[in-house]
Amino acid sequence: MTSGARVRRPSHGPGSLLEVAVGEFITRGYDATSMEDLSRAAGITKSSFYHHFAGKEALLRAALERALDGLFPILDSDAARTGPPLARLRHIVRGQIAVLVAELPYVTLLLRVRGNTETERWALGRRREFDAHVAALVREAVDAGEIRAGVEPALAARLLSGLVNSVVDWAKPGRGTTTLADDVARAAFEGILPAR
Amino acid sequence: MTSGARVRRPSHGPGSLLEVAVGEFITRGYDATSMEDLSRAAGITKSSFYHHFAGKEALLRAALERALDGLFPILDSDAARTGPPLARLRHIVRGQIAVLVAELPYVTLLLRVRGNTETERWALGRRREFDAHVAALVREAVDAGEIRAGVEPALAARLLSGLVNSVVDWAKPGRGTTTLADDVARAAFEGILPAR
DNA sequence: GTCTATAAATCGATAGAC
DNA sequence: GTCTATCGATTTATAGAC
Repeated sequence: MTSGARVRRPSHGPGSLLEVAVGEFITRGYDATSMEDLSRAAGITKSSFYHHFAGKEALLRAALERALDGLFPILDSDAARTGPPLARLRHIVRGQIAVLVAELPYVTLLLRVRGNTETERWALGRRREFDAHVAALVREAVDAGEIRAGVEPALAARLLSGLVNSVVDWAKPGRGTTTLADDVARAAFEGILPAR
Repeated sequence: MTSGARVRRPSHGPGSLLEVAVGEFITRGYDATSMEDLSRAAGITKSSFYHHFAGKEALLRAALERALDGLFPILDSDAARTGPPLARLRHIVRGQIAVLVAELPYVTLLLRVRGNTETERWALGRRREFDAHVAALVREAVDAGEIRAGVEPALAARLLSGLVNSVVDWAKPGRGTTTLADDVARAAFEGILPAR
């Protein structure tokens, strides 16, 4: 410690501040979190925080971009573009779980966005793109006869997204992701509570 | 119209105001909605709104109570307390979907609560009670050998809640509830996308 | 039961010194 | 890159007339 040392964390880059901010956004909710809250959590003043980010919405945008940049590449992989629709869906679901756990706070924030600001509407639009891609694939699988009769594609797609996304509500970062992805995929395709 | 008539809706009771408020809470988010927003949506002034409700949090509490008063009786019905665990679970899931659709805005609000205020923490606690009851029943079903081998009870319970609750994100009020309850229950127990 | 007016606190954001 | 100080708008809530 040199002279003039202060009670403060090692030193913040923009990435570190974003991490702190997203953590606060998740525990308090985006709207309920003030810039004062954020700067206190980061150990600097409000003004210093504004030196690194243009404002509250800029922080939200950066976080949402990170989540979307994790999710969309899943759709571009070979395993998601070639082969039988059902196998492609299984790969996408597993990929979603992996990204969801790896980028947990960012994806959590993305899934809570409601569309109040332009940034939020943009993120919502991107989410709908992703879901529409999955929904189209579900319809393909049903049309190809890979799915048992009586399954309504639109409903199945919504329930599938709901099931996968609900994992953010209890997932812990850095656990056995592969096992979790397997288990969730099995639950989606064979039932959460399959009878013997 | 008598003399002095104003451009205003028919006349509000507390129930009507709660309905308006919950609608605003859902579209804008609770924290992002101001008392000014609420009174404008109701067609009265802020002061008039305070005449009917002590404040913003009192509105939230009334809404959350309504949601919980719809959900908990599901657990008390005969069909939820007697018979094989798996059949009881099926009945509860169907009941959840029915209440969820019948009380859509109130349940939606309940599922978005994060625990910022005392009211929110109370509602979260009640939610956990409900989920714990379901989780215990899932474990019973697994222990009784009603479920195919390899299903982890704690995970299955979480995924089941996630699947059911995700319905609020796209459900429309006043549709064919029975059919929806059937479809969601089948997806939960036999798979969202069961292979042929 | 509704209104106008306003208090008291907090909000996001900026100016400018060091 | 951090700070103190502050602006202007907005927020929850109340006082008091009609």
